[in-house]
Amino acid sequence: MIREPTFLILSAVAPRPSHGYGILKSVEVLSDGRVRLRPGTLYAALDRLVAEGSLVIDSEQVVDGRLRRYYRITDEGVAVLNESIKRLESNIAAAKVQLSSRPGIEFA
Amino acid sequence: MIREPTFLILSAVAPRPSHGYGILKSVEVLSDGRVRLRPGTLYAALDRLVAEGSLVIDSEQVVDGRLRRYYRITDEGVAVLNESIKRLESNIAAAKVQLSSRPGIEFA
DNA sequence: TGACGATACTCCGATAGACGGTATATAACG
DNA sequence: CGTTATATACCGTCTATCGGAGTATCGTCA
Repeated sequence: MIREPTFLILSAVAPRPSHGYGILKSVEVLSDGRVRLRPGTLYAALDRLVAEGSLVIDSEQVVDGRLRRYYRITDEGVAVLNESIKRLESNIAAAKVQLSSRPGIEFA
Repeated sequence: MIREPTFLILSAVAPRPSHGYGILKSVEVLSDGRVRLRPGTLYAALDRLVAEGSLVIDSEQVVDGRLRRYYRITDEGVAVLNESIKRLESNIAAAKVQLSSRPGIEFA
């Protein structure tokens, strides 16, 4: 099962090719500030997702003397994300049923 | 962030006190067979959740010469599960927005 | 009778993903 | 001129999970 940082990275890249630092900021926004990726987590995840075929390197640009490496999500990456969503939704539904069947209704 | 096996373990124990092996089977049912916990994962997670205060040992019984240790979810455990649900729902909603804003609509 | 599967817990080594931090470099801001 | 923002690279550590072996009882079925 895909973990939270990876889920958010794939989500961040989904609309259009993005570069590492841009993804870092997108993930922060997408998660309402809850997830602040460390550089180590980000670039390791990016390498892994490329190796797994969920992302590909789209292009490399030099902007203001700094390298920007753009990553693009693949059809496989989209499929991974969609399957992950379905699985999470199924788990959530199951958890809600379990919580609602508690005697002392702690579930709101 | 809580991981899938832990999420399902907390969900499994939510309705009523359950023992290790029963939780193992519940998790399999709750996840539609997708998650089959290894004993190592289960009992390590149980120990961890007790140490963290999400579960408590409810009772121990000997049934047919075999020990059964029952775990009960605490209010804190219910809170952890509810917060986890909210967070996952928020991530899913964000991912769906991202996927729907793709040019070539791969999101169904 | 004896093998097998289900029940039930214990223990251990390996792995992968994430954490936390440092390093390097440029540009912009005050 | 120091700090923050931009942007990537690298490294050691940690932790949950994986994968499997071990111990033991009970029921089934040939």
